[in-house]
Amino acid sequence: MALSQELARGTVMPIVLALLNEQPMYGYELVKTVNDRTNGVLQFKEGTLYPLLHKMQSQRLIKAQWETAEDTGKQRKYYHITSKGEKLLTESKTQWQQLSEAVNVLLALG
Amino acid sequence: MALSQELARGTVMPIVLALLNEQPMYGYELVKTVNDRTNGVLQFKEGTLYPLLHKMQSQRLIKAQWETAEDTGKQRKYYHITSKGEKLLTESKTQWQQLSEAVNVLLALG
DNA sequence: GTATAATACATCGGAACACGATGTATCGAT
DNA sequence: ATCGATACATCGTGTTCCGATGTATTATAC
Repeated sequence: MALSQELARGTVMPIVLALLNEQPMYGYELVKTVNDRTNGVLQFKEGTLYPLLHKMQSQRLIKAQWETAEDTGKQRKYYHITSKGEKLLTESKTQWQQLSEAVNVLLALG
Repeated sequence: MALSQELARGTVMPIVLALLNEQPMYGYELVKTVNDRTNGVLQFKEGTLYPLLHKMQSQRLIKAQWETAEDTGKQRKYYHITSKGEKLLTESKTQWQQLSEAVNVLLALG
């Protein structure tokens, strides 16, 4: 996860929900997007993401759909968020804000 | 940890370091202090904290000292931070800020 | 043209962390 | 005399994440 510590634990699912809330994406795309947007601070691993996507699918937070890329002809599994996933995303955002505030106070960061 | 999710994983050690950097404290006091200062958003559990304190002591991040409370006469194990702990605290704060920034971007929270 | 890197999916075992349950002991309040 | 709070502790379990490993295709480099 690039951060040497295990600080980022628990953030993966909320981040996946947030990205899929913007637009449907496939797994490999999620990995690259997170890496790009955070300048490598967060780096999803495939060994983390693929099992998580399957789990989220079984929990009906997301749905999957195979598509063939127009350019490359490769098979891609696109995921899109469900209404149940949207609800969890909203809750997760609130929880993250609460956690963030609490940790900032305790670490004396304002 | 009060937050229903496992979002707060990895924050316990940095928080302990930050509090002990203010002043020496004993375990039970750390539990109550975190609960108070975050209005219950974060709640350290004794089953989490005591083993962690032992581990941090073995890593020479903190040192322990038994003292007898003047008021109650109870035995309390006071922990204070070491210079090695201070260094880790500095790094942990930076890591937290990086993580916080990255997650805020991805969750579209500014 | 053939090797290598990138794309794109997947599984599995292990490690780290946090927690609930449980235990001991003391002290103050009811 | 009982109960809750204080104050320490251990241990097994569950969750999450990761590295290693595997398959297959496509684009790039030599």
